[in-house]
Amino acid sequence: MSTTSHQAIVHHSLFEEQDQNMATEMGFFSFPTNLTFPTPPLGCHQSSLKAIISSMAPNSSQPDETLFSTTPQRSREDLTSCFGGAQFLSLHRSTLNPWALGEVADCFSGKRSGDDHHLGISAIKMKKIKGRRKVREPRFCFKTMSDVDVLDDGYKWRKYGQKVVKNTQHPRSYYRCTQDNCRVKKRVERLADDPRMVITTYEGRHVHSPSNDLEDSQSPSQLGDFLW
DNA sequence: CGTTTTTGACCAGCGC
DNA sequence: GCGCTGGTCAAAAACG
Repeated sequence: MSTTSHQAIVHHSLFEEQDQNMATEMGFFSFPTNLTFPTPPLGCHQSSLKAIISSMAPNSSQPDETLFSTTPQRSREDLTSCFGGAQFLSLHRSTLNPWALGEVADCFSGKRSGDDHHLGISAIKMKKIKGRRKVREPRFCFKTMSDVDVLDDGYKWRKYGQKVVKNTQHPRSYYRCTQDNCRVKKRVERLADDPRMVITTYEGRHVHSPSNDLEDSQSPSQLGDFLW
């Protein structure tokens, strides 16, 4: 591959303090902040990324609210192994799917002050969002230190827009899954404070398996595990 | 020549 | 109502 350097993934979490116990009970999980990959063997990052996404993917029959939940077969141990034995921390997940404009950027921008830095979004903003904005497709995002903007997650994407967002010098790119009838989108942007960090946000659920790897298509029996 | 990317225009949501 | 902003559209350009 190229000279990409993938060093870390930080999972974005979306909880108000009072939501966390509930999230824990429901079996959601998150990654520790500042989690660093071990020295990656060839393709380690990309396969890990796929594992993360796949592990987060619920069975297609499950409701949106369980997007981040693990299945019994795909527990946090699976993810732990992806990260060379790193332990996962607290369970963070909003059940209300309140993502909306700008939260991701705010989450990662470091603009927030005070003691909620391990939460993905400020509680204040969450409260403003709740009950006001329409429910959107399930989303999750993560931050990766990478030279390349678009990470290989096993799916094919087509860029449909690019926008310079306020207070950032790097444009945000908008991608759609190229698969017919699949409405999954993702946004890719670089962190204003640290341009080495790429923020990738997925929205929606794939209705198909990853398409660009032979090994994926060669194991149709596992296909259901990859559905979003 | 088909597919993908670029990019300005347009639209909708939100705050004031 | 108005202006700002983010998200999407779509025509043109670029690419393979």
